[in-house]
Amino acid sequence: MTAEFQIEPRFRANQSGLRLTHEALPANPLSDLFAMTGATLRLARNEELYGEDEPAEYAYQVVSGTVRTCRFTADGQRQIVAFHRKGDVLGLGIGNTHRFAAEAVTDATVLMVRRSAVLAAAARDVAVSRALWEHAAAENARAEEHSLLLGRRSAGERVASFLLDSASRSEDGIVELPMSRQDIADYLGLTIETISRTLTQFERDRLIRMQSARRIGLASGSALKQLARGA
Amino acid sequence: MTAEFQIEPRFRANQSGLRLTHEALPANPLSDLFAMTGATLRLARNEELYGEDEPAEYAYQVVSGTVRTCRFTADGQRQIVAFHRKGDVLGLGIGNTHRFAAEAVTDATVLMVRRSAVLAAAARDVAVSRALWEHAAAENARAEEHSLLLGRRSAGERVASFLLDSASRSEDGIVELPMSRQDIADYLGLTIETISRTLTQFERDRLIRMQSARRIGLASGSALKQLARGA
DNA sequence: CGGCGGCTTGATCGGTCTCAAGTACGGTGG
DNA sequence: CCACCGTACTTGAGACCGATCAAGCCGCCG
Repeated sequence: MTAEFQIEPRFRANQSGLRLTHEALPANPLSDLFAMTGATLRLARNEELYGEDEPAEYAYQVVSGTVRTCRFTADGQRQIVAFHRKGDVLGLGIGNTHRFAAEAVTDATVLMVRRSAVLAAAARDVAVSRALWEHAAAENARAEEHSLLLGRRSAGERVASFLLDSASRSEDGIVELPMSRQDIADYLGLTIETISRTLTQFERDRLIRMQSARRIGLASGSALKQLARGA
Repeated sequence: MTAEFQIEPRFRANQSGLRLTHEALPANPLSDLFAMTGATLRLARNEELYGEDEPAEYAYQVVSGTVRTCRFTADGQRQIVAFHRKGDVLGLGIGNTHRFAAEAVTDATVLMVRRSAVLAAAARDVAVSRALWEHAAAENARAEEHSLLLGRRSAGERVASFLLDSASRSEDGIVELPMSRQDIADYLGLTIETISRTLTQFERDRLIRMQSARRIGLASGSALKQLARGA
């Protein structure tokens, strides 16, 4: 929640440059740009990466941890637009200001690159330009699916979808949730109590097994899928 | 924190240029491509332009009328993702199939161009490539605003936002709605009855004046804006 | 002028929110 | 290692908003 984040001391080129050895990020021109020219920035849990309507000088790629983009409404409610995980790029819209705030859900590490550098690279290199388009189109698809999820679907359907989406990133059937119930609620357009009750109900119905609040085993993926589809 | 989302996102990319006149479509490489190489296609009201999961061979630009993109859920509910009006381009996502169906809300005319031709032009010409990115980014902004609208906002807030968004396309304070109440309901994640009741309430509160069901005068734009923000 | 689709209005129901306690957990210091 | 604390999560009771079910009404086009 700090107002200003300090870029100066950490803002030196990441000259390790080549590949993070373990678990490489998918190779594409955009990721390459970050890997080669990005400066590393560390964020503490709940620290703000940038604020809403702030001039958009940099774009970011998540290296570790989870980042949320969100907006606050007049009446103080928070709505979460998206969660960004390893490899995800954020801050790359059109317009000169960020349309949402970005905050660290957990301690996180991101790479930062000047947006002008990205645009310059795109103007020079069609491959970068295409990667930029693909990134925007993928973001768009994600946003559209999210808006479909919020339009007239029950709490059960939303939570089931969320769990399945989270599960799609893990190998086994165990979902690690880096975010709080409040984060989930603000993402799904529900309240914290409803999230909690719905998960409890899922457990009663043997659809999931909660090893802890943030560690959930999917006992019946197919039943969840059915639920998510609005059966 | 001003009513940023009332600015029609696709107009942003156009702000450098002149004001849209009644006739002219915004001048940009993508529109040029449609204007020069597009074939004209006429659609009757409710006619399908393409279906969900259909191979995506063409992209389209609306010349006249209104087109909706939508999806049908397992339980038969329809959810409308977006309304597309004159100048809007649809069918240009990544992936080989259309992720939604597209149908004519009113009788409509569209231009169609092969997606492969668009991609080829983008690979050749950086200006086209950039236009493609800007289109995707603008669509993304629109989708994100839509998902924010659907997350935990009251019926009044949703309808007020919808009216203001519609009004942003007309000079005077008169909104012409090309779509039915059912269309609006499926777009806002509400029922047809709730739309109707909310509009009636707005009229009672002297926020709007319904000249007919599809022709609505905004009597107090500022009060509506306040409502839309979640006052 | 008659019929039909689209819109409005009314009564009731149900799901989710709200308010209010309780409980488990992770972290910290003794 | 344990006691403590604060935060996060769960659970309960009741209220409220929008959905549902059910008529009516309007306007449009034949």
